[in-house]
Amino acid sequence: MNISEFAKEAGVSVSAVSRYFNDGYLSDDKRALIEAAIERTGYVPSYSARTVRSKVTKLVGVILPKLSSESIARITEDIGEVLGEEGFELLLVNTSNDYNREISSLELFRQNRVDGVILLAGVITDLHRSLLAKMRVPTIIVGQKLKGFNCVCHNDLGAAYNMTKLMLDKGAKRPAFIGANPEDMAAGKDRRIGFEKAVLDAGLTLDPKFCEIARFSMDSGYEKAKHLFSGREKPDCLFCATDNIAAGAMLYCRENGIRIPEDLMISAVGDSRFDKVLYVSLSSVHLHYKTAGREGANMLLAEMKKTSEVHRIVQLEYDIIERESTNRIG
Amino acid sequence: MNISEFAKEAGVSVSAVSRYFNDGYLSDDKRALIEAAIERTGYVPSYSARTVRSKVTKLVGVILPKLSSESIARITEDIGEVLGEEGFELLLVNTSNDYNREISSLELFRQNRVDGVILLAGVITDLHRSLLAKMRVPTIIVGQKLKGFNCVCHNDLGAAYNMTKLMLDKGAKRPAFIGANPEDMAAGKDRRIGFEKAVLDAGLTLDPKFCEIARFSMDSGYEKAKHLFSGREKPDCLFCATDNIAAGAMLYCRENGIRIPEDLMISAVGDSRFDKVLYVSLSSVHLHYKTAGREGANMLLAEMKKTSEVHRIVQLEYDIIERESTNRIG
DNA sequence: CTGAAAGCGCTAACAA
DNA sequence: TTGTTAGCGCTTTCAG
Repeated sequence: MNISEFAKEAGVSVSAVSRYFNDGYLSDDKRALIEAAIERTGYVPSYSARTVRSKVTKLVGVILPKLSSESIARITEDIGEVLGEEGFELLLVNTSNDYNREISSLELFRQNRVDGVILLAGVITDLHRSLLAKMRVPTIIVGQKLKGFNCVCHNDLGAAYNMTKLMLDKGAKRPAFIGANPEDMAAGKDRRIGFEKAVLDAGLTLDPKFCEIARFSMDSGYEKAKHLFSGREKPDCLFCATDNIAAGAMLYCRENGIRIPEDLMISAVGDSRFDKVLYVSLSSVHLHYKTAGREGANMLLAEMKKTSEVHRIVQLEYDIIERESTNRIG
Repeated sequence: MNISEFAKEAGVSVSAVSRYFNDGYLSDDKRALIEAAIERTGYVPSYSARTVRSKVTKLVGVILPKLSSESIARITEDIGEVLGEEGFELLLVNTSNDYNREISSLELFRQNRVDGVILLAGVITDLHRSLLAKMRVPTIIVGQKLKGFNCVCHNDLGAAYNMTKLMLDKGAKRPAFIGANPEDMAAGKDRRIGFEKAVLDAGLTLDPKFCEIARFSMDSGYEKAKHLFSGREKPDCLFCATDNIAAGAMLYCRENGIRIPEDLMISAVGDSRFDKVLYVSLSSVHLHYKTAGREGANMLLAEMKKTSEVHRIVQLEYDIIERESTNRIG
């Protein structure tokens, strides 16, 4: 059933029906007639026909690298909540960290199809940048800071710095690091810089043998820990870029009689749900993922309303959660 | 730029352009002209205008209760992958276990807007059932079995039965249970029935004091474990409906000097990533979530192609993963 | 294989 | 406040 059939059924004009669904002027009599007819027929207007004319899709595209990641799922959950309240639906693209899918989704969203885009990015390349600059719809980047764009990000550097410092303050002298892809400015590079700065500020030197780069998985953390402990000299504290990496490293430690925190203090970033049930509870930095999601969604909402061209970068702070894995007397 | 402006720019007719984007008959010359013009102008056809005529949205609605759940994220990830290969995008609705949002999304998807729906359901009520029966687009239910509809589900009963049996075979005599909402037929009811059947088959009796119902969270598992151990008689094995519940229960045990598996064997369902890094690695049943996602997506794809009215229920089997938490000599 | 033309269902401008 | 009508940008007959 289309709008004119329905209008006839209701005994009103098509414009009355259109107005009914679009907050236009309408007398109470007509309103009642229409409501009764909806009850009778179950009529629902067509979204696409509406979009053709009005250019409004009520859809927001969300591009993310991996759904089955606790942090990303949390962010996305809150994005959906905020946007849902304003009547927007989420068009989700999971790129599985596939560069090409990221680019092609950006292409897809660049023109029509959605009213706005939220990009949860890992690695941002020049191609990303040039596509982002050409977007026709408001776009928000969550999790990375990118000059000239609207971003909500975390203080990754500070988080890494202070988590590392906490271990060094407790007397650790041979700090080790298992990081993430350095092309990821936030989780990769900034967390590494934070670690390094803390080490240098403590008057220690960076040992390149004590620095590893892992993928975002437990298995990879395990492998890198194995490599870290293969040399003659052993580290006495370890900072990992993510909880998953740390969990993998801890697994290696358990299997190889390395005691935590006695032989090795260990800490990470993420404050995952499982941190406190690990065989030694894991000290970790809590980043405000849910807030990031809400903030990003609200920023997008604001952008979609006005046509302000002022770009903002919002950086969220963090909380250090101390648990057993760093509990050594200095 | 719209199709007629573009057609002029390319030097071809409007229909030629339409055919280019829809695998219609087209000579190589025209094809080349169009491709060159796309290169020049960056023209992309409008999805909504296409949809108005063709009734095809290339969108699939996915309704789920909670994104930040490892199992649901895994299922959704694979749904997206399979559907993405066929050019479908995912319209995601996270209901946060809110009954009303579930109903209203079903309403939303019932008519237009999407070409198909996948429902990852927890609790299915009569209202769900009646709405599902009225769906105008193909709909697949994942995670629950519902007669008369297309479903992909797990053998929750068998999983619970055999996981429990494994503990009883090792000599446990006082089995306890922390389950989920019994209105959830799969994770709640079937897992409970499986547990109970295993207990009875072993010649033991069910002690109602040893049966608790938790929410899907660690905290809730912790609380229920506390309650379980508050009585005079203590259980010697515990089966939990989910890994999260079990992790919470383990936390309680650690804090209260209950040794696992010596004093209490414990096991669950889900095979979460964190199971093997818990302070005692957790025996759990692996359900094939990724396969469920793929299977559900393929089923939907099939339904969207033909108009077959044959409903199928696919039940996936499981793997029992033994770890330390049940490693007691019988 | 091609192009003209008639809609798809709706919104918005306009006249009443 | 209301109804009429001209499109929105595309697909799909239909006649060539």
